This record gives sequence, C-alpha cells and structure tokens, in this order.
Amino acid sequence: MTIDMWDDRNMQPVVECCAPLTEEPLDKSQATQLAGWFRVLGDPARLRLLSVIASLGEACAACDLVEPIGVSQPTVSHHLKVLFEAGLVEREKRGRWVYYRAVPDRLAVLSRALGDFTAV
Amino acid sequence: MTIDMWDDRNMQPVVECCAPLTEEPLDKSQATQLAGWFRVLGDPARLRLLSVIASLGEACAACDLVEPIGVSQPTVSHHLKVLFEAGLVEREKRGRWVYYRAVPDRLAVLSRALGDFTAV
DNA sequence: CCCACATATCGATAGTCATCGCTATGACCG
DNA sequence: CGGTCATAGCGATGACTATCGATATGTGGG
Repeated sequence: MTIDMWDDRNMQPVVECCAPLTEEPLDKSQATQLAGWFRVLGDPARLRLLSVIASLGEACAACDLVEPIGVSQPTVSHHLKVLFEAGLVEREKRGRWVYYRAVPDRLAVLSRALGDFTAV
Repeated sequence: MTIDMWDDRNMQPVVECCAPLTEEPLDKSQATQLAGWFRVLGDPARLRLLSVIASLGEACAACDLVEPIGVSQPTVSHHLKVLFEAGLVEREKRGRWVYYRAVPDRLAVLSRALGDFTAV
C-alpha cells in the first residue's frame, strides 16, 4: 500500500479532514489520509521522539533526542523525517543544529477524529 | 518488532496509560503500548470499519461491513480481529451474527494521549 | 583552508503486514 | 440430520518498514 499523501511540500491537508462521520462513514481518501497519520504514530520510537519534543517545547536532534531514545542517529533522523513529512513536527535550522517542534493543529485533528468515533 | 500487548484476554491496559508526559517523556513500555494501538488505527480499512461501527452504534460483520468497505469477507474478518484484540471494538455473538461495537474508553485514552502532545 | 561535528541519505537486511482463496466451524432452518 | 449461511482461521505472497553501518553534505571554529 503506497501512501502518496505528502508529496505536497507545503504539507497542506489533501482534504479538510474530517467531516463528523456521524453522517456517513469516512470515505476512502479521508480514511487513507487519517490512517497515514496514525501509522506514523504507530511506532514507539516516534511516539517517544514526539513526547520528548513536546515536553521540551523544542528539541535539537542530536543534542536532545539521540541519547534518550536509544537508537542510532540515522534511525532518529529517519523517524524525524517521517514525522516531518506527516506534518506532525516542524523543523528550523539554526546554525549547525535543527530544532523540532510539535504541530498542535495536526495532532488536534487526529485527537478530534478519535473523539468522533465515540461521540455517536 | 513483536507487540505482545494483548495476551491478556480481559484487555486490561498493561499500564495505566499514560502519565501526563509533561514530566518525563513516555517510557518504552508505554510507548510500545500506545504505538500498538495507533498502528492498529493506521490502516484505512480499519478506520472505515470503525467509523461504520461507530456511526451505526453496532454493526454485524457480513450484513453491515463487508459490502461498504469493499474488501473480501476474510479481510474484513482479519481487520475486525485486529481491532478486537487491540480492545478498540467489542463483539457479541447473537445467533448466526456477530455484532461489533466501539469501545469508547480505549479510544478516549488515545485521544487524550494526543492532547498531551500539544498541551505543553 | 581544513577539521570536527550535526544531520541527512544510501544500501542492505530482517522482520512485519495486508490481502487473498480456501477451508473449518458453528448456528439456524427445514 | 443435511443444507446453507455467517464468520473465523490458515497459508502463501507481495509489499512495506525499521534498523543499521557507511557515507555524503553542510556548517562553524581555529
């Protein structure tokens, strides 16, 4: 299954995810997009990265992330790229370092989608 | 990566997921458990199943689910099993049919975890 | 300039997963 | 009982992914 949801470099949502789904049950493209985000969150290393980033407010990849997560630097870089391309974190290069921050809006969309499943 | 989070047939959370994570950043076992749930949600077919189930309140596998989702009956059965073992849906057999319902508590845990990522 | 360091990318490998067709199980109905 | 239908399990297959070491890129300091 190939997800091509993040070809757009501006990371705009492909659809304005998501209608309340009480009406009709999540069309295929919405489901694919939401699933892509959830799959990105479906890795312990990425969740821990996100949690460190969120708890620090802002985190530098090597300085703050490689050691506490306990995987190699290329692996951290890989996961950060996945999180970035999913629009769950943003990054800013300052000098030699790249700083990562969580993107509250994107996370809120997911949180709300989960809420909709229980709201019926 | 093998997830052994749902050996317990009673589907009790292995840990009382999850501490506010503003203190410290999600230990490995919490991350593994959360990631397992998110990975279950990281499939479009499962999200659509969940959304149909949620919007109907209760859904019978073959009657309500096979046709709208558009995959074969064995595949639906497989995904429902994954959702069930993750504790995201519960099932009840009545006569020939098995009825599925969403489990609001489990979904709420995930929704709240996402909220924590933005709350800092 | 060159070195040290932060980060990203590449290529390989091992493991996991979605999907299918087929088959087994188990319930209702005549 | 025997047939039919809903559903679950099995085994195979193709696709994807997490991880690593090695390497490339790019930046700042001496």
